[in-house]
Amino acid sequence: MRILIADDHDLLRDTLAAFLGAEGGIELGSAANFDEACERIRQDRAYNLVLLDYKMPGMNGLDSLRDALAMEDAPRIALISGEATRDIAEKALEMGAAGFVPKTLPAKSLVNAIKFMAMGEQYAPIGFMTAAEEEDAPHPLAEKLSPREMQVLEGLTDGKSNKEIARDLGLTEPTIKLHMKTLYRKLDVSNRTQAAIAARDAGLF
Amino acid sequence: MRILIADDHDLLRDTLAAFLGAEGGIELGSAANFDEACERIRQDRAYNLVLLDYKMPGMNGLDSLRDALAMEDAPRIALISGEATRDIAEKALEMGAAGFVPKTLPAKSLVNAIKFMAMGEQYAPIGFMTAAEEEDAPHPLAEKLSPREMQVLEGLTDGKSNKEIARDLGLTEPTIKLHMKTLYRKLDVSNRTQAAIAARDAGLF
DNA sequence: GGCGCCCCTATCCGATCGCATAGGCGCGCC
DNA sequence: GGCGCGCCTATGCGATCGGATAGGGGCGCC
Repeated sequence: MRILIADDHDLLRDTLAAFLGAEGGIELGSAANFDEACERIRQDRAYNLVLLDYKMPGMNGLDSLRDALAMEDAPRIALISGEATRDIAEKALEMGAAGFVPKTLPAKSLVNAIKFMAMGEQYAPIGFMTAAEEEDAPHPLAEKLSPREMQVLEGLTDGKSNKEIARDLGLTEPTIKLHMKTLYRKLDVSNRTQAAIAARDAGLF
Repeated sequence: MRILIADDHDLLRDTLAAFLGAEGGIELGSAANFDEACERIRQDRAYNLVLLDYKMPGMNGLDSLRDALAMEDAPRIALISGEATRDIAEKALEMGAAGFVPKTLPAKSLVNAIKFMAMGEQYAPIGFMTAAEEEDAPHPLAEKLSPREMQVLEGLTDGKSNKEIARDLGLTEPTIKLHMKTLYRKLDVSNRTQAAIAARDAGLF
């Protein structure tokens, strides 16, 4: 079983070499940057699995992954990363990656995952993929809205009329209309229904 | 490595026995129903992994899984199923199962997954978990709405005006208004914004 | 002191909404 | 046949919305 690991951290390469070497029957190649990895792949097409660090010299995120996967006779390629998000992992898998491995994994699990992928399977850590669907984004919208606008938007998503919102907030109707206009501009929509949907999509309320 | 497989289909047990046996170093126990599986687990606590069929005699879905996991000195237990949904798989994993294996998997992948889990990892098929977030629920709302009403509702959730919806569907505005009124009644709401939110909450569009 | 931003109020107007009322056609069911 | 229901159209009207325009007060910042 031949595996290529491309990571600019010597420590990681050494650790993996030690663990995988102990398993026996595994031949490990290494590269310290993206270009070097590509070169090795081109020279030796017999790799069962290639591990690409998501952040290393020459590596341009998912674009580089796509490039690597597009090489002719491309081997199975997995991402390994210390900080990438669930979203990136999912995109990588959709793109055809053999898997996604966070560096937070215990060494033993990491080795198991690598062997699993080298056998032709697709791997991703369960907890990483299912948990934390959203809510990790700090609500890009919420930051742009003033407190009042948030209150008005909340009333809007409840399906209240301007008059009702005004009454609930102790304001007059024209004021609510003003906030509405501002909200439409900030949310880039043109009516209250679209605004309500946009708020919902952003995970608000 | 000792593995117990509990499934009432002899074929599956025989197939797995053949494949796993070919790997070497694997000792396979079997059970044809839930009670028998529990008994074997109690008699022999040395199993690295137990595979429970989601549907077999004595097996009461996730409740039985919970019971099995609650046994003292319980082994690692995974679900295997031919028809269970993503939702069930996720619940099983949250419950502490070692994994979830659909019977639709190729034999080789199935064997790999079993070995992976027996090594202490948690497994679930990637595609099965990420894809098909919803759409499996029969949409209690959708059943109550006529085709036309669904089309109108879709336009509504896009934030379109009655006039726009009418144009898109090749109808006149009064007709759209009529459908709106019917929609409000069926959705138990009183304006279009509430209707849009209700549709979103129901998982529509 | 200007400037920008948030917050509030007000008036006017055209477009739209929500609703009631009215009619017609087609289909399936008892 | 009568009945319900889905589907389409039409008219009218009050309420509401969306937008423009025009104020004023407060606050922080350069």
